[in-house]
Amino acid sequence: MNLKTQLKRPDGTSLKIVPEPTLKRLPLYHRFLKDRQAAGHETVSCTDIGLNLDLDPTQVRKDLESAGLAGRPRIGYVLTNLTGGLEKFLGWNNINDAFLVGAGSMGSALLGYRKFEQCGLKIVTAFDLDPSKIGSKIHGKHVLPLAKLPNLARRMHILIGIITVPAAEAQAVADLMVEGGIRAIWNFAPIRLHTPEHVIVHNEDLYCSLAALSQKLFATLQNDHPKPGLKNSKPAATAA
Amino acid sequence: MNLKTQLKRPDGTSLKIVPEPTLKRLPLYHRFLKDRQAAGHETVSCTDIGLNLDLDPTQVRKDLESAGLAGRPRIGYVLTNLTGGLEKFLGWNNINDAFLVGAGSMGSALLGYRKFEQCGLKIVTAFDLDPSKIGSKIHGKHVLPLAKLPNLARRMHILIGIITVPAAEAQAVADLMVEGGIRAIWNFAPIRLHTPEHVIVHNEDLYCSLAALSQKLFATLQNDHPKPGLKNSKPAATAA
DNA sequence: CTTAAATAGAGAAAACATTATTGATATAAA
DNA sequence: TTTATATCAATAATGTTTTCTCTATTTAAG
Repeated sequence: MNLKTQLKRPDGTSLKIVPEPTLKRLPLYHRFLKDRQAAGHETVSCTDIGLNLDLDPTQVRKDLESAGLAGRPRIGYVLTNLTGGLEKFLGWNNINDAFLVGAGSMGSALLGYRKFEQCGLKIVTAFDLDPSKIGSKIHGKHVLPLAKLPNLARRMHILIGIITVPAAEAQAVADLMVEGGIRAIWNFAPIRLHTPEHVIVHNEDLYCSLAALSQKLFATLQNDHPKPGLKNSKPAATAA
Repeated sequence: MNLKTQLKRPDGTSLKIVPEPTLKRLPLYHRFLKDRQAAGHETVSCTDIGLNLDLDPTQVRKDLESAGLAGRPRIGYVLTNLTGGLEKFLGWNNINDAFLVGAGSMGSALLGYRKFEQCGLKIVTAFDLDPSKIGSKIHGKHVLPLAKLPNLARRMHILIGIITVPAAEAQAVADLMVEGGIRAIWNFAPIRLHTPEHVIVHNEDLYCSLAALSQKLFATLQNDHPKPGLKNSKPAATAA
């Protein structure tokens, strides 16, 4: 018997046990499906999705199955069912309010991402320590002093916190968020936070991503132009 | 014999075959090690690293081994060796110049990230389509018309491109980059790009990350407060 | 010389992705 | 109407990658 099936609720929402890679692919499908829908299609096949997203069709099917969606042979999946089902599964119907801390450039950028609301996230307020920022508005959202976060979070039942402060301040901010009852933290600071177990932390460490990219490029270039025996290998392209 | 070891160059740089999860952890180590170094320490143990970064010590050790670093029993790793070795392995010594396309809020934020240069990335110029932006300077960097990208990339031997435009324009931008000889693309647009095989693409899809976070929160909350009236399932089984 | 703390290395286990097979069904042809 | 066929979902099985576990080895300190 399939374990995942066993752990599924009658309404189709699953109980954890959905692999993270799958979770990260679902929004991808959702976006593509919306496009298809806008283009007038009514159904779509896994083959089709896989072809467009450069993914294996059976993987697409498995991912959709994880989200509790089913299709029909020879027809594929009905688009309205799919998009709706994905939104329901991902919790995009009940919009979560969120606090953002760190009204710097990255924070401002996120405050401007209107489309987050389509994904169930509404950043309602920003916080900062810098007096010159406090009281101002960024993309229509107030910037409040950081000290007010815990109380306000409790009063407004905020469950999601976004951290866009420098690494040195991130842990302190996280502590305040935990104090305010926040349950999920989206952390853009290049540091691993220490939090109680019941708090979900997702690290969006751009430096790590960049490093992975540049190392791959570095390795590729060395592979293209092997300089055997030479320790001082220098890529042909970059200035010293 | 271990395959990885076999494929390693004499100078310690490996020939691909370094797992991506490892690659993404290395900068994490680097940062922590720098902190330790600043605090006056001379050596560090895997246990120590693992404890601070919430990682398994043996995993840390294996990651470091992948990067060609070795330690000494009872002593641990010499910090200067480690940080230097990591920088060398990640290619942070030879700084790569990069082009950024899309001078919106996210683009501006990235242009302001000075610390990228410590990771071997220097964003030299920005590009955009918007005439009101073209000619201006953001964080000290010129904004040029997008059409000039391919030629300029070839002339300057730019190998890295960063895409921070809306989804609809991303593919066109990627095509221009490929035309200009760019080999690695850091894509912030919420879309999967189609590129030739020799081009490395890293997707930084914030919507996907967000979705993963919010779904987890959603699932957790449903777990905490199972909907009454709904064929009351017992979630207790999964808690462990 | 013994002990303890750390690395080193091999191997098991788990997670994840891929491939192959089967089964269902709408469409087209007889 | 019946039959064949192509298409697609569903299921099963295999292979690969990544993480975890366990034992051996090294070496500074007592």
